Amino acid sequence: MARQGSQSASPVPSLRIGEVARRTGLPVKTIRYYCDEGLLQPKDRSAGGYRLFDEENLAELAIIRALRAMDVSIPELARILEVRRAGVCNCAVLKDSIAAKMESINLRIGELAAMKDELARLLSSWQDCGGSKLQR
Amino acid sequence: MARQGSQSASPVPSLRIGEVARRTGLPVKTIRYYCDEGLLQPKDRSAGGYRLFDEENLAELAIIRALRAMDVSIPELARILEVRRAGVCNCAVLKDSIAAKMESINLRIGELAAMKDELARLLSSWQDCGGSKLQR
DNA sequence: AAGAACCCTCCACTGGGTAGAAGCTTCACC
DNA sequence: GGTGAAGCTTCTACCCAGTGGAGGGTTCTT
Repeated sequence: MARQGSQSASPVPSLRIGEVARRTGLPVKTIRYYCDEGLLQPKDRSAGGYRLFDEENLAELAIIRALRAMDVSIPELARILEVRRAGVCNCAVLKDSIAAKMESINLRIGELAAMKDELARLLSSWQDCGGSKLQR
Repeated sequence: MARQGSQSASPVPSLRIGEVARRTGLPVKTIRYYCDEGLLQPKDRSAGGYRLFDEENLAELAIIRALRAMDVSIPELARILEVRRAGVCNCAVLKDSIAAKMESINLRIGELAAMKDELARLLSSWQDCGGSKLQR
């Protein structure tokens, strides 16, 4: 078993990707993908090239995870995280994108409900098809 | 302009892909894609290799269009159309897949509603952020 | 020093199309 | 019968948000 970090002074000096995966519940591949896409910037690399993450990265991943679950796109997330990284209050940005997201969720729910109605109509109109031969 | 079909005896002897696109409202590329995926089998080819469609193809496209709008997947559609092509009553198959679709729509609506609630909670909890400086 | 666990990059694949290139076919009109 | 243009063909590559695997290097424990 490869354990790491013999120091116990600072709480989270540097986490490797596997540990981050364990803590966030995201697959290692996905975290690496987020790095590639510029969403996440590991604070450092080990001498051997391993990505090293810190608590700030964990916080960012929490945001990413939450907003992805709400179908916020990767480019949108990149925008949000960039603003956040700049140290500016990102309430406005977040609020805008969340409001837009709620709007699109409402639309989508409406569409799905309409579909459901249509499917129900279909089903009830076929009530009487016994199942013997063609009606193509 | 390239017009076609000087015969006017049979109502729909053979339509080329562009005309089918016009009648169904689907992009030419999409119809070709459906052919490639085996959903649609043009009744013939011209001497020059053009796909030639008939009314049965139009009916199939109508089904494809309607079910795709309800997020029925391409492989599922292939299954449905195959059964239909076999001349057997496909009520059972359709009913099953429609019932399953309704179930998944219900699930999805539930998920979306939960998301919306969560977003609303987020928004209301940020009510008081004026927008000046960081709170990262 | 060995071995296990971990990590790296690179490439290919998913689904449901969409975009473009290079070249062939069909048609109306002259 | 020639010409122009629209229409069609196949092929390749791209989109999103990852996921899987190959092949090889690093870190840690024993």
